[in-house]
Amino acid sequence: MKFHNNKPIYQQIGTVIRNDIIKEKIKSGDRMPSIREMAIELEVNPNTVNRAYADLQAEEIIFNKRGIGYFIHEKAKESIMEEEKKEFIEKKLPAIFDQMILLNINFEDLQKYYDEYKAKGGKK
Amino acid sequence: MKFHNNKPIYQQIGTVIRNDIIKEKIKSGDRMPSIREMAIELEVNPNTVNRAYADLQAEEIIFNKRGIGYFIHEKAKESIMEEEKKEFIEKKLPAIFDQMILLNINFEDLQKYYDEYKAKGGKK
Amino acid sequence: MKFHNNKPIYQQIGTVIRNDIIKEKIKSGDRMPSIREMAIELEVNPNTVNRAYADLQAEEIIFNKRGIGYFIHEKAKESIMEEEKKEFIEKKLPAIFDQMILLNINFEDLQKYYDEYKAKGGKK
Amino acid sequence: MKFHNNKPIYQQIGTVIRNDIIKEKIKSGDRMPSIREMAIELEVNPNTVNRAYADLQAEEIIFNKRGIGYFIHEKAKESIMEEEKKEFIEKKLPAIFDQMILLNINFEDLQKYYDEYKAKGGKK
DNA sequence: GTGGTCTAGACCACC
DNA sequence: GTGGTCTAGACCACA
Repeated sequence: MKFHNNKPIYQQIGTVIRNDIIKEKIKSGDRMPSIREMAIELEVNPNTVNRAYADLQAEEIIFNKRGIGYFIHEKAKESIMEEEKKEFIEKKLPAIFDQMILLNINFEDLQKYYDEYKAKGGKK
Repeated sequence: MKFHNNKPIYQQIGTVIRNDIIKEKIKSGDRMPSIREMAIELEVNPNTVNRAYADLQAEEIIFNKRGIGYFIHEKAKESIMEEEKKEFIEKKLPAIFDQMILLNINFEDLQKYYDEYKAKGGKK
Repeated sequence: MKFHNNKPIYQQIGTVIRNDIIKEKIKSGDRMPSIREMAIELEVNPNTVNRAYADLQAEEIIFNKRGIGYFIHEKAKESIMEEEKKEFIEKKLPAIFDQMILLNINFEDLQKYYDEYKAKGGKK
Repeated sequence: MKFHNNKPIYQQIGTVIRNDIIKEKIKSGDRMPSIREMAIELEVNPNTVNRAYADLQAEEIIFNKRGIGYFIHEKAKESIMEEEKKEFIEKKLPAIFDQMILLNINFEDLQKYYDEYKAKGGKK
């Protein structure tokens, strides 16, 4: 897997996993690949996967059964979506709107870009 | 001046200057404060300001007259706005739209948040 | 390593590396010595090497893998040669020819100097 | 007058004067503009012109009559040409030839570029 | 281990 | 006065 270089890899891994949960590629109760498996698959240092898992555990998205592995929490999807929605509305959107003002972009323009986006296929 | 901790100071300085140019607080042809003056004002090491200025010079936003100081380029405002607009439309917006889909937020919701944002005063 | 005094050290380091790439002493995909290793080898401050590497990265000659080190880009050699050839033909040669006219040196003279150069061994 | 930023202005002034002498725009015995006049004409600090003149004086290209001004030396043109020719042949040409080898440019190519240069007008 | 940032302080060339 | 470079040393995040 290719990672970009402007964010820590362990965060990028976390994001991928969170997105997979939202998209229901992986679901509550599923067992995560072991740290080593994941490390090999992603061509990444196991420490890095470890850190990604640790963070997800701290967010109560996954949990660890000693000697067995990591599993997806009940309600993982719901709590991720709630968390990210909050972040999105309270942090990202205001920043976007601030920049729109600075760049002289109004809401009609935004609508136009949204239409273009949908036309082009939207979800990649 | 207070800087937040998740971005390098020299980048934050660059951003402030770029925004000041967009807002026309400083204009084409103006002389920038000298590196040392700026360093004192921002309570920062001169090297840090130096790096911020060097980056802006590489972006052709400011230029240097030997032994005299840094000056704002002709067209600085235009080129900054063009650059940032491009970044905004090609990078940030698609990411936002992607996330909207993921989080099940539709355009009507976006409109609603925008109205709230405007009501609250918009520009901080 | 000895540096001359009329150019910044970090630029001289960059030039040495670029030439090593052209001469294929180092090749695409190779890992560069770490900043600290290089600093010790060149008897120079790590910050200086850092700056040299940063510039090469900006030119897309080397790139960074987080926590691992710097590596030579694919196409590094090609892009360097293209770039330098352009510089040579569009900037240096015309300056040389201008000066030849000023100094009353014609092309036959140039040929003579070239022959002498080859006779003396050419490449140092 | 516009100066480029990669060489000290006082050196650029010196070069212009030397070239004017070679081109016989100014000749042996002529009086140079006073430092102040020159500074105003070039939109430059008088100190800068002063330094340029000082260097030319050290090279025995101009000399100073106290209270009267600076004058072009006898033999100024000859000595400049001799000096620059030496520099050109011993320093610049070998560097050019070195780079040609590195960039895989042979003498036939050089000939071709020279022909193109002459075709395009040569002396600017 | 890796690189990135920042500080403090020095020295220098230039205007 | 201006900026540019370099050093020494520190601290941090990341793999």
